[in-house]
Amino acid sequence: MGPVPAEPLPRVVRRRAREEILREIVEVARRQLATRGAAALSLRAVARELGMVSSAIYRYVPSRDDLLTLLILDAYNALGASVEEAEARGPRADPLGRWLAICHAVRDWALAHPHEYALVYGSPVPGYEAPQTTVPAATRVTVLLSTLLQDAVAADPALGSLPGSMAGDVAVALRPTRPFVPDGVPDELLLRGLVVWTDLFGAVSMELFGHWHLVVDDDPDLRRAFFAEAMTRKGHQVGFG
Amino acid sequence: MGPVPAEPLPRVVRRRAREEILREIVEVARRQLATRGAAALSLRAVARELGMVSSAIYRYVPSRDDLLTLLILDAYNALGASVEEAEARGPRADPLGRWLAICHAVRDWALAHPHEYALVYGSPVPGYEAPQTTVPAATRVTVLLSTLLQDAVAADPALGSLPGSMAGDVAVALRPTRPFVPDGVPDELLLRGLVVWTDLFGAVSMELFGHWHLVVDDDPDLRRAFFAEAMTRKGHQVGFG
DNA sequence: TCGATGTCAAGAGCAGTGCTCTCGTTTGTG
DNA sequence: CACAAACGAGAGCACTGCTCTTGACATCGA
Repeated sequence: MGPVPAEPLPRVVRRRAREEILREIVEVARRQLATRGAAALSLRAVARELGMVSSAIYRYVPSRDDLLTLLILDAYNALGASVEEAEARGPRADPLGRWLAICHAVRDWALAHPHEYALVYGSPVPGYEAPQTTVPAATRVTVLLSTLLQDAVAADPALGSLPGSMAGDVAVALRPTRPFVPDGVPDELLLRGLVVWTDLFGAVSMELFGHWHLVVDDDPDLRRAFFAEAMTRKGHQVGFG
Repeated sequence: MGPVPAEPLPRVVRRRAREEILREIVEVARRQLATRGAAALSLRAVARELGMVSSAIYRYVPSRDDLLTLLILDAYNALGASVEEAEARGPRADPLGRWLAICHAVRDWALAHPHEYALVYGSPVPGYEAPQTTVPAATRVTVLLSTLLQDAVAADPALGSLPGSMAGDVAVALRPTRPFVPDGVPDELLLRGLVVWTDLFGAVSMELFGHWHLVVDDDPDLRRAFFAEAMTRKGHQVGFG
């Protein structure tokens, strides 16, 4: 994302003012994103709303893309916090319940913040490459699922010794996740977890991006019921409950 | 999408020239979309490449959004044709094989045409409402899956009398699809089909939009193997094979 | 206290965008 | 041939991201 234009020496007062204004900029940008979408986010509009001139924004944000990166970080963290909180509410010894809590938390947050969700899980902005700094925020939900798998193994040792029926290269394919997943989770269970993780976000995306039109009834309660049914089955397929 | 600016009386020669130029416009736009993405699509750039002035474009396309709609139609049809062709290549009496052919055709097309795929299955452009005219093109893959379900029932009557274990409102939720799905397909099988349909596009989207980073190995063969494994399992879960 | 230094907002300006309107010219038809 | 529809060209509006320069101000060191 490139360094902030003029890296200030830590003169305390200036620095505080700087951070304060930067926070305001991100806040206004976040509101504009939430209401009119990412494509309609304009640095000039943000500047106007803050009563400054457009060029002044560039003292705080190097470019529009960098502002979007800040918003992406915000979105990942907001989603992650929301899901973590929902998952922590239920009893720990109920893997299926925790899985469903995660699913509904993701979906509820997405429905409540469609533009933010689209910014993160929709088409990547062209030419945009997410900087490494977003990784920790982006993986919060994944981490939650990882510990859920581990806890499920602890609760039901049979899950810890699942026979792996997959081809050898599939086990290789999911090796990048290994540093983040406890060793007690066998490949077979890890694969199941990754698949339903993909399914979860796939389902939310399909619904949010309008592909349930003429497929699943428009009624919010029915949509929730359909989603719940699908995710419950997926939970069973993993081995929860 | 609104009527074309000046609805021409069917003077034959003019009409042919009109259609010819319109086709050129869409073709150039499609190329620009494929190379630089939807956001970088510019009416002025299209006009430049065609050697006309920007305002002349508006004689053929009412607005940028309408041009995008034409491209969406193109994308749906290209994907649909590609998938139909791949599915028709294998033996009809092999539901699992046909399912996998569909899956890989969708994924292969998406990987080969990422920007077109993103235009259609990524975040919807803000404020954009897909006109009804896109429905037939958009549902080609879905129709394919629908007849696949029917054929699977014909081949294995047990699929035609699956006990429905879902809640009653779930059956109601998927009623909008009923006009397009043969009656021989029971609710339970229809539900399974819809779920894996969602899973399929979810998986492709997650991969294409960069969310397999640090999750599934970057190697193309490994990614294909992972995808194949996941989709094969889903085929079995539906009841194929 | 005074001056140097660094930080900042403001303004002008560039190149680009979608889109509209007008103004001649071309083209095909009755 | 005359007329009207269709068309290309151009100017122009309001907007965008971004850069550069200018002048004001605060902060710090001597």
